[in-house]
Amino acid sequence: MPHRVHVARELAEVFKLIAHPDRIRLIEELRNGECDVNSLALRLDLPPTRLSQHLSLLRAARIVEERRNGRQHLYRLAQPQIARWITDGLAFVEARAPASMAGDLREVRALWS
Amino acid sequence: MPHRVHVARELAEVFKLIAHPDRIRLIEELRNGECDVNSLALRLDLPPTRLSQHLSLLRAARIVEERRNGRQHLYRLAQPQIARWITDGLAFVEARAPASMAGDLREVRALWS
DNA sequence: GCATAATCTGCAAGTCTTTGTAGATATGCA
DNA sequence: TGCATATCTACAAAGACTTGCAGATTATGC
Repeated sequence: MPHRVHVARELAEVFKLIAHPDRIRLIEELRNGECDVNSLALRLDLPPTRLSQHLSLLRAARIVEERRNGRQHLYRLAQPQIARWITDGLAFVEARAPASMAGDLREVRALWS
Repeated sequence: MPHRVHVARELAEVFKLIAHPDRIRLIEELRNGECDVNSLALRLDLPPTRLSQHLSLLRAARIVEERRNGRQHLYRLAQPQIARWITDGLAFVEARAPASMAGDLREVRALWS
């Protein structure tokens, strides 16, 4: 029993780290490959500081990896399959979302794949 | 762009709902089929009130469904595939977990499949 | 009807998360 | 060196989540 509890705790940590709209978009954006903080901030339309804070969390959890090129910090997914796993979760959004979201879901599924 | 933001928000909600050790164990337990609150509380070693609160969240999000049989409330997964999707996330625990967890992970993977 | 069993809901305290602001660090270049 | 750029970290306020407890609800069987 303690095994299950321990593993469930770790797994919950991973879910918690992903459970933020900015971080989900961030991870899906990194699917397109390595990118620096400022470009990400522009693409996601978020304040760079906020993005940096998100990246710092994901970095600590080894969900993303960092490498420096001059004064830029380039980030990439440590395990690119995570992006796919996250979009697989859309199946469970469908069930609870109002029918009005079906169109958005189709569009986003196309973008994130 | 607003599509992505909207969908990311919904998806983050789903992640947030799952991001709790009790709720993860609960969902994996329901893989074994419909069960009432008290039995679940015993199997998971949690106070029934707490379990009921978790179930109430998952029910509102249509992750579980309820049916009554006398005074018992029987719960089941609305979409049983969610249990499998959750355990797929173990791949991303492995990367950040210390090597000492490898054994636990193997055991739990066997239990939850 | 009443006592009991199974579960739910509302509330309050403690804790954790998010986010902006301000200031710190590191790099490149004149 | 001195200044600009890119990013990071620290901190505090606001908000959200978790949990136990007390009391409400619903169903059963006498």
